[in-house]
Amino acid sequence: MKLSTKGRYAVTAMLDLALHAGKGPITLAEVSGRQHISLSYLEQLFSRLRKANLVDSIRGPGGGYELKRPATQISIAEVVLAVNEPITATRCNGKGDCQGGDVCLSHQLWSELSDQIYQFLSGITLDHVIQRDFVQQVAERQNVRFREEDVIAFG
Amino acid sequence: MKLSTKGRYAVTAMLDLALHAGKGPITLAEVSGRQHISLSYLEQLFSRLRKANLVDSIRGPGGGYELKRPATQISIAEVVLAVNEPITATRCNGKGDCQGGDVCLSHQLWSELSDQIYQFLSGITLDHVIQRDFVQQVAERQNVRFREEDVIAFG
DNA sequence: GTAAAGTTGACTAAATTACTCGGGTATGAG
DNA sequence: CTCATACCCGAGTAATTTAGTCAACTTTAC
Repeated sequence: MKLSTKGRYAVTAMLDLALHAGKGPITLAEVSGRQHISLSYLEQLFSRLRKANLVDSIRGPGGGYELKRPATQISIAEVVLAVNEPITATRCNGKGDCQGGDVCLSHQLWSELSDQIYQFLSGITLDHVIQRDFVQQVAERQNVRFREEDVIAFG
Repeated sequence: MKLSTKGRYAVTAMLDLALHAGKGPITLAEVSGRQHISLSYLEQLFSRLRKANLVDSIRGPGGGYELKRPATQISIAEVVLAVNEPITATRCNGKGDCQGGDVCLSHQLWSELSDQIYQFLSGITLDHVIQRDFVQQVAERQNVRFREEDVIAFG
């Protein structure tokens, strides 16, 4: 699972669509104006989002984009995956030059951890985010004891 | 929260230290050999990890690095944060050129989501990962209903 | 003293990100 | 019909990050 500003742009744009759903197609020009993302860059991102079946495009005047599925059925994980090339998990990827045991173990461990992150982001939908009670929902699901000391500046 | 190959390298290296804890300092040369990460790159990463108080360094012959705290008390989030510059959350970061409401809302939503991801990774320690029952633990914590369809190729 | 290790900083190649430009193509409004 | 509006697409590119090299230096065990 890769998380960078690119994924953030994509999620932000999808949230914009979700926030303005039901009012007909949204043009990228509108999204660009509202979210301060360059139009051409949005075009690239939406090309991926369309190929991933996350949005429908309507061409011509009055056209634009809209969510292909309800916001309740699009996860953050899907959006991030759509725009990011996956991280290649290992260097010795199936080449079998992984002697020594330790190496492959570390790779395996990372892979399992990566699975968990993916599962986590799969459980959060665009709707969860715009409803914003997702904070409580996720906290409940996790039974997380919130440790203040852990919360330092991060992006 | 930023997740990239850089974070993966750092976590992998820390897992290597955790796996070989209790046998005295580990040299970066060993880690480099086992995990196939260049020595010089490891030096850069460990410079950050040391400044973040995640590892202790022992100089001179017989020296190396070891975890500053037990693996049960170092979270994945800490390791990732130590080596990554945080994603700047907004473009209009406090500059107040965020008129229109929608803009700031999207930024706010992303910020809250980012919080959740951070919280999630704060709940997973190096020890969880090397014990590998973290998969079950996390699943229990989340009460996640595992949807097969969601699990497609990712990195 | 000397060799083993960490420490630091400057430098660089490759990859990714973020963006521009210049054309297309479909289509609804007039 | 036609034309403006919007998506579509590919080439190119500057900035940034990633990943790594290199060289000099410090500390310390032997």
